[in-house]
Amino acid sequence: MVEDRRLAVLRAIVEDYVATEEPVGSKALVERHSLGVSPATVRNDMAALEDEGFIHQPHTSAGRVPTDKGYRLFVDRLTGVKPMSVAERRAITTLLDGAVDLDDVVRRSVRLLSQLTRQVAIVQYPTLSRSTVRHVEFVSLTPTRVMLILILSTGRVEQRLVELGAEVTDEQLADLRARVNQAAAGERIADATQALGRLPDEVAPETAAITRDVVTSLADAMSDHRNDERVAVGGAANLARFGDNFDTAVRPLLEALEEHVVLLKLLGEATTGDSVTVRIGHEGPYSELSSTSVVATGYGPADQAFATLGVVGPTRMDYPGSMAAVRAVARYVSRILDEGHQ
Amino acid sequence: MVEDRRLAVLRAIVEDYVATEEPVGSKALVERHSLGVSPATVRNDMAALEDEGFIHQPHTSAGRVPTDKGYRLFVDRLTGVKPMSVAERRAITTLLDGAVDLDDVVRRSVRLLSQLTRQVAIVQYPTLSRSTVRHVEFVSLTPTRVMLILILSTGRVEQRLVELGAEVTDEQLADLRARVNQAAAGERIADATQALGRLPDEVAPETAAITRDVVTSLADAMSDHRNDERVAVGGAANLARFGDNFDTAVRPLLEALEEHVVLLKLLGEATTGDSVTVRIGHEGPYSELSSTSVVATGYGPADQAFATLGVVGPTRMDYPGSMAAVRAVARYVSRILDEGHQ
DNA sequence: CTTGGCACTCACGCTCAGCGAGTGCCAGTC
DNA sequence: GACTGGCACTCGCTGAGCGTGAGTGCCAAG
Repeated sequence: MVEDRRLAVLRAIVEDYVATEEPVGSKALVERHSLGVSPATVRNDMAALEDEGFIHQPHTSAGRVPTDKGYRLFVDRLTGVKPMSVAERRAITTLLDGAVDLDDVVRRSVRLLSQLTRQVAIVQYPTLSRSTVRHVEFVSLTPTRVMLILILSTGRVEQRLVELGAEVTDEQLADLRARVNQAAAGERIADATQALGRLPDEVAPETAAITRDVVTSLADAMSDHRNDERVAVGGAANLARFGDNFDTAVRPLLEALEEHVVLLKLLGEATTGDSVTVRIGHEGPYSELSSTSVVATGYGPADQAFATLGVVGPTRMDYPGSMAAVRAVARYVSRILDEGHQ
Repeated sequence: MVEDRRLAVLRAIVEDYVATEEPVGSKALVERHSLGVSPATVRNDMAALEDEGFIHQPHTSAGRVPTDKGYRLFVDRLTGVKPMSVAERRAITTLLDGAVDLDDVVRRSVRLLSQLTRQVAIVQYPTLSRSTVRHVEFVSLTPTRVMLILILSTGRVEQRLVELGAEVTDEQLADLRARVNQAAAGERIADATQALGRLPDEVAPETAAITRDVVTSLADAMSDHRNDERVAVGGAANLARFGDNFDTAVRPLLEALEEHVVLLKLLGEATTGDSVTVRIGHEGPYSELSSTSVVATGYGPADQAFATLGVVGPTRMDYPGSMAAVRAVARYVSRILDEGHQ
């Protein structure tokens, strides 16, 4: 009973603080929420909550502010994921349906997410490792130069220019194209690399060298994990609304946004499986970012999450709303990747 | 004589103000620069410069600050382009030489430019319009679905999935591939589009419909100017050093960085030909950005500039250094594009 | 034209008092 | 035992007042 009310008080404090950005006092609380008790009672509850470390007083004679621990409890037990409005759902579908390729999907997602949450959005490009090879194309530029085009199931295209040690005829190239595709098409990256590795031994001796060049280059393209480290960032302008503490909050975050590796760590650590995960303030790996929270989730076809997206904002953020937006966008993007490129 | 000294005073004011970020007074000036005259004389010069609108006093009893007009004079007549150090040149070459494709070139350039100038760097992706078609590839996915891959001279690859109204055989496809490439390869976008437009009338009647589908899709891909509107931005963390006036300077710029269209306008208006152009404060098209300057230049193979890059920073920035960095990076990127993809 | 001198201005930083939101505690009530 | 009204107390915020000093403009002399 009493315990329940205390939690209600905590929830009210979090909600009010997020809304007003100012320490919230007992009187304001009972006015804005119908708690059914007097300010004095709320004060008692607040004292208890403070003892337990859920809230904190910036100074005597000020209202209370949630601590990271308080936010944690709020996120874990006091709130569900806020349902998205119809308008928001429609915005998601219409915007994302218009995407023409993988890059476009990522760019649109980032934009969408930052607009929905009014926070900084981060979307990791889908990693290559779990995708499969759809097709390999050969374009002969000169007799000794071939451009390889590797098309993956995610819609990603890698290209490599190969300098061959010897001239190659169109027939040899056509043969090679057929063999390579037979070996690799439909296979996962790892399997395709293996299968391709056996090719040079299977072809006619005079084309073995050329085949080896091509296979090497393809293996390189497939193992190219540059994309793993690529992320798109959007909504940095929302940092402007951080208001105070430019130096302690905005600057470090701005710096982090430049370092994609840092972002990936931030997203990665926050993500387990495909459920929405929240990392609050000091819970994260970077002490400079102790006043920012991360709301992230994995996404990808079916239940094999193979990339991560999320938002970064002040600990004082709208968790239910952000979680809802992150989840909704992740789901929709997953579906698009699923449909477009199975 | 006197006129010369006045300009020397202006130059000294600009340099000191850029270095210290504080209004500079007459006494400090004669101490830091060997002007060979007394503070009183400098004061007279300052009064004259103020009358002419080159400098400005924030308030009585404060030092002087250059006006936009003052910076303009400084840039136009009082400074050359600072030569790059050997270390800087080496940094440019080694970093950019490691780039593997067009995207990578752009990303590296942005990073490089922001590090060299400690400002926000902006690099526009090379536009399609002046590039030529290198090759068109066809990949049959199902009997009625073909993926088109358009490879341009800039190294850019566009892909399009085409749903055909009817089934197509491999022979038809091979024939189409040959015809399309013969018509388009080596041609500029505009010419290629025209040549392709005539194709449906030249092929066998039964493949005319399919040809039309393909040609339409290719024309779409070629006229797709999405890339024209793409820019890469880097070094936003440098905004942190803007110091004061977060709301008046940083916030609007942060917002502008999100709007790539705005950035393009910013860069575009600042650029004529392939010489480095400087746009100072209010000279730009956006009044919100009246305390930021743009240093930009066109770049591209030979003398046909076909994209723009530059930096954006506070009007109080190191113009000679920025101009040097922008010019050096632009030249080097142009050379890379030239070599890699003629 | 330059210079030293001098009176003047005014932003900045400091202190200090008054205000008021908010608290903790206590005695009384249900 | 839990809740409530009352009350004294705390302390950050605000604004006024004041001294300081950097920097100026002007003037008379070199």
